[in-house]
Amino acid sequence: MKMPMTRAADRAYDEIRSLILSGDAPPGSQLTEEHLAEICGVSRTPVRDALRRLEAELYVVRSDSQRVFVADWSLEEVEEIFALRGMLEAHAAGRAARRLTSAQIESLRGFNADLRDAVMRPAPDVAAFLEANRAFHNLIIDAAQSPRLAANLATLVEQPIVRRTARQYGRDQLERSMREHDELIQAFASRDNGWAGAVMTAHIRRAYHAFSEAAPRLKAAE
Amino acid sequence: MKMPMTRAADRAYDEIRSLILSGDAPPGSQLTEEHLAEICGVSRTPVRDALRRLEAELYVVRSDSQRVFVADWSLEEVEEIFALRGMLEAHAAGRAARRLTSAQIESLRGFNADLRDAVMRPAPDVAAFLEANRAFHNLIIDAAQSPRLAANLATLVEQPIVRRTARQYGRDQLERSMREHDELIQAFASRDNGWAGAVMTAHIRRAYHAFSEAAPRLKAAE
DNA sequence: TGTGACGCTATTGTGTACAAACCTGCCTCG
DNA sequence: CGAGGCAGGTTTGTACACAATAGCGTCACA
Repeated sequence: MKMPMTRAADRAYDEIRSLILSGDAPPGSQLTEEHLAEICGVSRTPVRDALRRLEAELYVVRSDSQRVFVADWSLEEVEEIFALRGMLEAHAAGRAARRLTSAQIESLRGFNADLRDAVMRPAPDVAAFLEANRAFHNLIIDAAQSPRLAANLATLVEQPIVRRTARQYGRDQLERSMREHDELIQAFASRDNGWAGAVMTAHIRRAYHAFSEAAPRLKAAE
Repeated sequence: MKMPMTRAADRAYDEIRSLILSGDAPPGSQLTEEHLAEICGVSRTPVRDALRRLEAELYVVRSDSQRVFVADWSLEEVEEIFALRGMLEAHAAGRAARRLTSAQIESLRGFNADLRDAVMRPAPDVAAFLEANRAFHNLIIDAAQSPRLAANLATLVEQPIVRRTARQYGRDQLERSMREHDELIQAFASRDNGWAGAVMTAHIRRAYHAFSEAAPRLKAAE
């Protein structure tokens, strides 16, 4: 039995990405190839590779001349991201409604059960909620069977600031997400692509408003 | 006066990209780093860089293990690309309607004049048409002032197969494009973002149908 | 004291060497 | 005659050395 032996470039990608998502590398901070190479225990070459990918996904930006910084998104940009996500993910939901197998729909039910577990405990487990939510949305994107759509959405789904903000959500918001997922599953089960798309549009839009209410509280807490 | 001195990686990117767009590197053919390095007159390092970018934009795909091939798109994928472009570019047009300066609207008129020149000559100049069309659409995307939207559209706008198919278009199709651009300009001038978005949706959708009629003729000609 | 030039340092860009992985064709053995 | 495996060549992955460039502080001079 041999370990899958990931490439150094992939390990560097995962490592740097989680530095950004966790907030250890705060927005606006500079990332130098050498420093990252040291952290990841590899040479600069695979780090360069990883940074190119992270740049394409807009996790990092390059200054006018080639220095790399962690992306720092304004609230306006987050609004735009939600608008794009709404369009693309509604499209994905419509396609998925025509393509999901019944086994996949069963999986969606499973993810939503996990989500319920995370929400219903005395103190909601936000990390578990986010994980189940991620699995739910990714399965839909996958079922849409459009590599290009998936590539575009990949740059939109994981937003550090939204992730951090989610810890501020009240139980009511989390429960609403859960109910909206239930309705999506109904739309999928009846193969109604128009319904699925509309519910997804509303779901993302509502998520945006939850975010924009919570974000100022987060700012204030800093 | 010193030349801007582009980086080798950028030159390699442009070179490889035009190999793909021109058809010199046909869909499905393998691209090896060493061969490309030779063609571009640089070492493998900047070629790797360029290939990463082209991969992110889906001009090339990587096989299960890391060999690079020119992407070969099915007609279904092209349909999906037009669907995504329609959504995103309509969104861009809506944003642009609220942001275009009058100088920019004047530029759009200029591009459409170029387009008219290209169409109205005895034998329509398709290359000039495509160039003016590209400039027109890019200005709108730029005016939308959304880097993320621009990044997503960048992977959708230049499609080798569509480019080749355009040579099959009749004068009527080219004239319709021109008239639709005129209507877009009207919508922009009146700052009506709903109108602009709707016209753009129709424009892209009509372009898809022009493509899907011409594509079989292209296939037959091979 | 303000400003511009200079040089130092930090950082990225490129070339090259070598290692690892992979594909291919052939050869052996059942 | 087919399957498996074992070279050998091809291609990509990684490290490292050195070159080029941008940012920054300092110092001289007006």
